[in-house]
Formats: sequence, structure tokens, C-alpha cells
Amino acid sequence: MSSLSLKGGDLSRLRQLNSVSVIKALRGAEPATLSMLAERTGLSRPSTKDVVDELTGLGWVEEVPPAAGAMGRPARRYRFRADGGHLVGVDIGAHNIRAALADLDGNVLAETRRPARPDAPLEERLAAIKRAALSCLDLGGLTMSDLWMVAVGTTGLVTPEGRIIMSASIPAWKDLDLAGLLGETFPCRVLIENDSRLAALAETRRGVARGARDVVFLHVGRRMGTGLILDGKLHRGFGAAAGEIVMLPETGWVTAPEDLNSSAVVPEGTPIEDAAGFTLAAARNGDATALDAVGRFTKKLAVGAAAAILLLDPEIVVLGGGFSRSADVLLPPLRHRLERVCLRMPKLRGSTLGDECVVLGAIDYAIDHLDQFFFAPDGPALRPPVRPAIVPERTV
Amino acid sequence: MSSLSLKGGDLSRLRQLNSVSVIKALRGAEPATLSMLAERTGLSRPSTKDVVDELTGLGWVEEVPPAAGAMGRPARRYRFRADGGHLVGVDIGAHNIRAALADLDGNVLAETRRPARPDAPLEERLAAIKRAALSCLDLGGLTMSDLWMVAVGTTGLVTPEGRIIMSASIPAWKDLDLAGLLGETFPCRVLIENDSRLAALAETRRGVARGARDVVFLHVGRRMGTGLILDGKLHRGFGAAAGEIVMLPETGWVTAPEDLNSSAVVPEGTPIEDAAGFTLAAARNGDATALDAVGRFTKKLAVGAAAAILLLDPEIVVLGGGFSRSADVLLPPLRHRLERVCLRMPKLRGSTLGDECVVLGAIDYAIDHLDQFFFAPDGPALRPPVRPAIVPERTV
DNA sequence: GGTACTTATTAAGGAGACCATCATTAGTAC
DNA sequence: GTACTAATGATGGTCTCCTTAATAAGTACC
Repeated sequence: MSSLSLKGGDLSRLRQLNSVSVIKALRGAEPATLSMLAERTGLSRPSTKDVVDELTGLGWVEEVPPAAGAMGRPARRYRFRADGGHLVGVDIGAHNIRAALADLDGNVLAETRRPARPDAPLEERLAAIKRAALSCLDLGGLTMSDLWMVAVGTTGLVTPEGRIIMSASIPAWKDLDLAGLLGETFPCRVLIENDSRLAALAETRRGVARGARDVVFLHVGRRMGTGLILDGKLHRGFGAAAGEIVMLPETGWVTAPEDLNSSAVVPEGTPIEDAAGFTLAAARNGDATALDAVGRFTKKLAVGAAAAILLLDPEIVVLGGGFSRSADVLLPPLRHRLERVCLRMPKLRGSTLGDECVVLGAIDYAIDHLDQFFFAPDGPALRPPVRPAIVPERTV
Repeated sequence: MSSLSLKGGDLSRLRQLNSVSVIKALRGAEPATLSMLAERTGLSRPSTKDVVDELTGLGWVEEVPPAAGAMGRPARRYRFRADGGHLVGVDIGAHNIRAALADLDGNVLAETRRPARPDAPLEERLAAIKRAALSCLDLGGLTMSDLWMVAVGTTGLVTPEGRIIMSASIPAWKDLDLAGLLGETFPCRVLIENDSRLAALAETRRGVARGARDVVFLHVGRRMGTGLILDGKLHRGFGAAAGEIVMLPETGWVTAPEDLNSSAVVPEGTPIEDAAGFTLAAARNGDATALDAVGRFTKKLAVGAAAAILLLDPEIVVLGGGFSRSADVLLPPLRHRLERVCLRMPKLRGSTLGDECVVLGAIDYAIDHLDQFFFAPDGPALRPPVRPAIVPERTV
């Protein structure tokens, strides 16, 4: 009951409720007729028409040509104007900067990826972020001023206000007001979140964990991490430090990637980013040394995973991150270990979104915030679709 | 956005919304005047009057004599009729059965406690539960038919439907439809929940963690367990198996109580239930052997606690259970260990509700369910206050 | 004891949002 | 060209809320 508003309301509140209801019935679906909307929302046809007309006037909804070939008088059809606003999701990794442009339904319109040097100075990295976003906008035929929101996923500890405390893999990320700095670059709200959490969100909204209420996302790669979705929402924790089970010495997660990166099957001189691939490939082919390395790795992985599963009893655990390209190699031994410990074994799956996970999660995160701003049923009256002003963050 | 209803509504929905708003403004507070209610709910005075009159007619609200001594015409005052319904919370432990009678605001009206034998046969235990509830009702001058709901907290794994899979400390608790069996005893809905989770709820609603959104409750006693409150709600997990970090071998929680129960300072022949008390008391006085035992115990405790804190980043961690009577002894070494591992140290407190924790949590849990039934803003129309029929559980 | 002041109550008028109903319209089927 | 189908558009009614103004019931003070 805690999140329910205490305030009552008048007729306009009811209209707002019904407007939101109509928008929800339209979003991410085929164009709908008034009869369909009336049925979905539970409103009468005349009222539905009223609401749709108002939303059309505001610019949220648009009429499309009627569908032909049916009996009776052709029904007018309406759709949500997902192209009414645009947002950019950014994944700032140590070695890559990815960005994607999306509409209000989260459809990706353009995408870019450019390499980065982990030890690049701050200015260079910030400039690269800006370039990545700009080239996305360019590909989509848009400009900065069309942007409604930018969401950034990056490694490290991020405060609720968008400050970065520190990051293990990006030296320049250290006690940094990233939201503030990017706020000078972009003429809109900038959100910062931990990348593993965003990946978890993407898998829950559009990946292998779609529809699940409680999800544990395990990031396995050159660094380890977790992201939690609890009750369908991204869980940040009181100080936005949730998911850092990697710091628990008993898991051995800090050094776990070494098991795969420096096994005997990795050829001398292999760059670190390709090392684990050799081990995993060899293990897939039955190489004993590689299988041993995989065994040691999954043993450690299982400790942290079991801690999360036993504590939270999620519906599904998703394996993501760089190593998850070899989920077929990692999942069986991991499952085997978990089954010995877990009271109730959750579903266990490899990520289906792969490298784009964080960017997609950033987009989904931004959309959640926009929805909060525009469509929260207990929020202010429904606004016309104009770029939200840069206002203090609402408590989510 | 997942829990928001898609359905729109008509005028009656608005009235329902405002009725709920008024009830929330009245509950658990001093009697209020119309002007106060109007301000709290944001409604106009005439509308507030309308709503209050309707609620009075339904029986949810009652007028009380006006307060004297103020300027101007005395205002009529109204209060929520918390005594309109009653519920019972039960704590079924291995050695004790506690029960408490409460009104709809959660005020405890009567309380009983009677010993039980851990190995008592099922029939005997069920009869003891019934007797406990009956004597509570008797003390409050009520009968079974006044009961609206019974909530039971007990050890072990409880399914969402109220089946008990198994319990380590009560042999008779094994693959048992406890909700069904008690449903034959009580003429109302019976809820079953894990006791650690209910204790966590009580601490969050009325204990040391009041108002916190994310809470980790550590049950330390002859058995170990945890209860989680996430986003203000009791977290059960997909299969209601959340909080079972005790099963993680790396924590050593299964045998941890032994450290305190069988230290050298415990006199020969001490009954097991008193053993740890000797160790803790000796440690408080500086005894080296006892301090060593406490050190070993808190080392294990810290592993599971750190796992929960690192994963969830709670606002506060509450130490409860039998051993928490000596929280002053346990907290300093626990804090010391946690500070070395945790990225952000949460508040760390001993339980303030003590032995009544589970019973109070059961009451709070029952009230949550009743609120869901009567006052959910997206639920059915506001009903008059009559004992809820026994219906299939609504998804929470 | 009477008057001024303060605060609540009650009543009346008006606006907004919903619903049900029915005549009308624009297609397809034959 | 006629029958059928299904959506549209218009009308009137009800409900809930709001604003405003007149009335009522106390306290404070002379």
C-alpha cells in the first residue's frame, strides 16, 4: 500500500485515468478501432471516442487509414504516436561505446558502436559519447533538439543522482558527476545506471525473461556482476549499490574470470579479450584441461548464483555478458551445481539479446522514466507530448 | 507499470478512489474533522462530507463527539471503525504457540502464549492452535464468528497456497495442507506464511525498521533464517522459497548456532534452549572462551548477511530471533566484519519487538490482505464491512 | 447579557465525464 | 439495386465534483 497516492481527485483525474488506459491499450500493438479500445479499456464507445479525440488533439494518438475488406462500415483506426519523441540509450564499456536511437515504444531506429581505450582520459571519453549519440541521431535523420531523454549504462557504482563513485575497468570513472557532465552535452534529462541492472531490465522486458516478476541476471565476462529485477522493477537498493555480490570473498568472483582467461589451452600472446573464447571453445570440444577450467569457473559462479537464488527465489536466472556467448558450455555444469544447493531450482537461460543488452536496457529504462513522467495514473494531468523539461528526478 | 490496471472506469470508480482516500486519511490517526479530511485528501469540503456520509452509512466510519474548547463552531469529528472487524495472528513455533487478537488497525487486544512439545503429533498441535485462538477471542469478549481472518507464521517452507513442504524443527510439519486443515477449524480465510518473513514485516511496519523500503531481517536463534522486505512489501519469491540463504554451505549457517550452544562456558546438562544464553552472557562479561565462540558465530552470520546486503543494498538490517536478546553482544563483531566487505554499510539494529515479532507480523500480514480485499483502489467497489467470504486468494 | 468574531454546516447552481439509446452512414454480399 | 453488417454521430440523462453564499453554533470581550 505504500506507493498508493493518498490524494483524491475530481473528474479530470478520472479522465486522466481513462486516457492512460487508452494509451496503454494502444501502445506496442497494431492500430486499433474504437470498438476494440472500448472493449480493452472497459469504457463505453462514446467515452472512448471522447478520450481518443482528446489524445489526438494533444498529439499522443494518430488516425491511420481504415482497414479494407471487412463487413460493415469501415472503422476508423488509431495508433500510438511512438515517433512523437525519441531517446538514446548508451552503453559505456571499457572497450566499446554503443549507442542506439529509439522511439517511444522502444523500437530501435539506429545503432552505432565505436571502440574506446579503457584508459582514455575523461574528455576523450565524453566526446566519444557525444559523437556516438550524434551519429545515431544522424542515421535517424534527427538532431539533438529532438531528444527527449538519454539513458546511460556503465560499469561501476552509480549514485541515485548520477554520480559515479568508481569503476574497476574505467580509470577515468572516479568520483565523477557524470549526469551533470552529460547534462551539459545533451539538452534533456540524462539518466545513469549500472550496466548489469540495465541488462537485467532488457532481458525482462524483451529478452528471455519476458514477463517474469523476479529475475536474477548474471553478468559473466571479463568482470562479474549481477542485476536484479524484483516485482517487475529494477532493484537499485537504498544507496544504488544492489547486485554487488561480486564483493563477497566467499564467491571468488573477483578472480573467477582468470579461470577461463589463463587456462593452458589459451595460445601464448592472445589478447585478453579473446582468451576465454579459446577455453570455452576447447571445452565445447571436450578438451579435459578446458573442461577443468570451466569447472572451476562455474563452481565460483554457482556460489554467487546460489546466494541470489536462495535469497530471492527468482522465477528465472539469465546468464549474460561476454562469456554467455558460450552459455551452452557454461549452463550444464552451473545447473548441476545449483541443483545440489537450491531449494527450488529456477529456470536457467542464456541471454538472447547478447551485446545489445545494455543499450536496450538503457532504452527501456528511459521509457520507464518517461512513462512515469507522462502516464503515471497518480501523477499530474496528461501533458501534450513535448520534450520533458529538465526537472529534479522523481522518486521512483 | 506491471501492476497497474489497464481498465478504465466510470464515475463510481472515482467515488471509490475518493472513499479509499478518506479511509486512508482516517486510519490509525486521531479522529478528524471534515476540514482536516478535505485538506488531507485534496477534495472539497462538500465532497468530503458526501464521501464520509456514505462511509458512515456503510459502517466503515463513525462520528465521535466534537472536541470542545476551540474557536468557532465545533466541528463534527469522525474516526475509522477499527473495531468493525477482528483478526488473529498465530506464531507456531516448535516449543511455543502464541496468538494475538487485533482490530483492523492492528492494535493488539488480547494475547496468549502456551508451550508446545516439538514432537507433538499433528492433532495435538492443531488443537493447541485452536485453543490459543479461542482463548484470545475469549479475552477480547468475542467468538469465532467475529473473526475476519487468521494469519499463521510458522517455520519451514510454505507454498503460496498454504501447504507446508517441510520444517526442520517440527516433525509433524511435513507435506501438509495447513491452510486447508485450519480452514476447517476457523470460519474465515486462513493465511500461512514463513515466520521469518512475518517478523521482517512487523519490524518494518511497527518496529525498528519502520518506514524503510528495503529491509533484511536476520533471524538468529536455535535455527537461522532471513526475511526480506523489498519495496515495502514482503518478498516471497516465485515459489515462496525466498530468504533461505541458510542452505548455502559457504555461510555455515546450518551449524552456526552450535558455536553458541556448545561452548565451554555452558554448564553441563543445560537444556539446549538456555545454552546460548550462557555463552552470550559470559561474552558480555569479557570471558575469552565465550568471546571466541561469539566470534566464530558472527563470522558465519556475517557471510550470509553480507551476501544479502551486497545483493540488495537494504536501508537497514534487523537482528531478530532468540539470540537477538543479546544484540548488544552480537552487533559489534558483526558490524566489524560487515564493514570490511560491504560497499555501503546499512543501518544495523537489534529487534525491538522481541518474542512478539512473528505474531505482530502475522497481524500486519492479515491486515494487508484485508486492505487488498476492501481498499485496493483498482479493485471492486467499496464493500460494507462484513466478514470477507472465503474466496480463492487474489494474486498479491 | 449582548455584540463581534471565528469556524462549520448546509444549500444551490454549474461544469465535466460518463453512459445508454437511436437514427444515420458506408461499406460488403448477392 | 437491395439486404445486411458494423461503425459513426447526436441526444438526453445521471453522477460526482466544485464554487459560492447564506446560515448556525460556538468563544472572546466589553
